[in-house]
Amino acid sequence: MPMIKDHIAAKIRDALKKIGCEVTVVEIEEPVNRAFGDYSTSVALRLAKTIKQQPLIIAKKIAEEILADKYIHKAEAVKPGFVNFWLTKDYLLKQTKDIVLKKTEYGKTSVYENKKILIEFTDPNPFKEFHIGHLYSNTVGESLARLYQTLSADIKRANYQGDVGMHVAKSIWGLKKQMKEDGLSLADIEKKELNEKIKYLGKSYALGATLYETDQQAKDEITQLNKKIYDKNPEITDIYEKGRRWSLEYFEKIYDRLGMKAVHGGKHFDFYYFESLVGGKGLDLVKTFIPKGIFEKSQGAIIFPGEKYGLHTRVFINSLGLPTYEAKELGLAIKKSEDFDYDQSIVVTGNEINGYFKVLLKSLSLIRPDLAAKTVHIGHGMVKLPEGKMSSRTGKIITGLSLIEQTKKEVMKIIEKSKKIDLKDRETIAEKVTVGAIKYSLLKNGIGHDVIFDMKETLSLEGNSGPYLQYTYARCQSVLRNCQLDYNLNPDDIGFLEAEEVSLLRALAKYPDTVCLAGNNLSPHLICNYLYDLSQKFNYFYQKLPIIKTEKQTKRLRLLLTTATAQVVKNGLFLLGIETVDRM
RNA sequence: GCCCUUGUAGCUCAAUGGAUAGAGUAGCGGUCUUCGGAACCGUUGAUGGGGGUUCGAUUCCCUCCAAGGGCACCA
Repeated sequence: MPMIKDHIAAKIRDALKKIGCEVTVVEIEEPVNRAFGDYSTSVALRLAKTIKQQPLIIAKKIAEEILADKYIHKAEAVKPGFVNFWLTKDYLLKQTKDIVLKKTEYGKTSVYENKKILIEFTDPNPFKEFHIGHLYSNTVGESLARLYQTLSADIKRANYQGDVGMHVAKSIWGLKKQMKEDGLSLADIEKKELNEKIKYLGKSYALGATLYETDQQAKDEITQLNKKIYDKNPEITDIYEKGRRWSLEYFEKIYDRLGMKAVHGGKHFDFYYFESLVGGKGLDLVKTFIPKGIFEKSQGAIIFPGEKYGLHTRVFINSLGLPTYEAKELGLAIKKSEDFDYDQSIVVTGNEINGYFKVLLKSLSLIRPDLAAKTVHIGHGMVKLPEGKMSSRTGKIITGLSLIEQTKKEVMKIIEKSKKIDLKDRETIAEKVTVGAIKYSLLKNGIGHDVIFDMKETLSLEGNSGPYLQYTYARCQSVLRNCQLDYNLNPDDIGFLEAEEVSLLRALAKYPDTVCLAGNNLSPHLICNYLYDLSQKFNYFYQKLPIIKTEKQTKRLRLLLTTATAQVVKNGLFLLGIETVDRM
């Protein structure tokens, strides 16, 4: 069955053709108000001027045409020139049965078949904390990856990490100073728990970063240290390698908790890129394009004169001859294309570097126009605390792990009261609900805007939240636990449908369209909106109508609705990177 | 100063240029001898100001006001 919207759009094109109007795109809307049908279209209004006819007359002709379709049971032309139409009970039931048969496959389409897409996200830096900004990037990136996979794209995940650069110099400098003050050796720290090591690193970074700004001698030493790191000076090899390893191990543990699937050997991304490896490539690349006039020397540095293109100038190679983030990123772009012959390369980062990325893409378009054309940058909002922006320099941050632990505490409080859960299952359930609560609170808003991270809001497990959806699923499971579902439901046996049943049927049928829309617009929050709406409808239905204690045919239908709802909630939550639980 | 983004209910957010601007939360009032109350129902409450384009504007354009981010060797 073609997607119903496309199917009806084709019918409308036919109708328009008959009155001598050829159009390629017909927009089908989903009216919020139920009185305006399952779907509606305003093409008549849009075209009235061009074809010089009364909109209502065009609308009537369209309505006549689609009414003839077997999936439509009512179509009407109204007021200024809208056409509203309703799907048949037959279609809705067929679609719902389809959900139960296809299970996790329901919602999959071939929109991006044979498309290779590389998506870079998370990008935490070794030697620095993994804070809730990284958690956000990871959540968004993973969700987009899953969305595209559901649309049949060949997806590879990439993680780009800054293992060289000023922040590393600041950290190592701070680490050395800190160890000296505490009278600890590197071996002493190595003995600590991973979490403790990471905390120590975080403190070291804060120390280095603060003194870099306030102490000239520290600043000079850090700058020198930065050079040593690039040069792989043996003096610092040991401390560098250890610190880097601690961080990377720690990051993998977080990905695991967040529910990313391990791809190989405990690693969760297909490609890991390090600044230390792409830096040289970027450096060479920039140098070869100086003679061609793309980059220029200025005040001892190599810059890209962005003003020429209505942007701003940025330094690509600093006066010490080291590549800045900009040059490294150019090297990265080339490296990615060598590793994976992608059709599209998506880069997910914080939106504070939107301006910088424009400059970068401009420079890339002059060097490798083919790659620049295939690259999309998504700047997600910054995660802010109610008090303002986070800063790992001042230590005013919420780490990913502390957020998880704090949320989990709240979840546990509720679970401990529940008599439905065995003691041994508490831990796993709490973990899944916790991750669900956090991810959902990050994804339910549009990607571009900043997220004011209110702990109280995230910890709230009621209303429009991840746990609400997980609860809906568990509730369905509870009903279904001891009931056999009978698939042989004949539409003719279903007489009168209750309003609550109809609204559920309609909502269920809209899932595949929603997935496409969310994928095309890079908008996981559309999935959130949809799932919340579906769950509300189910819970209302549940409240009003008995499912099990009712006569045979009705029970069949209601069990089908319950099964289908559970399946769609599960499939949708998967797209958000959230797992379901049978009991909670 | 220049560039970008954002102003919707007390707060946090929705609304492919469509019809009566939706939710959550907070407040107030209800639902429970029923399949899971992390639930359900009702109620109070909003498009920053001013122009313009359009049959129709929260959405597009201009302007003013306000907030945030970026603007040369950090990422």
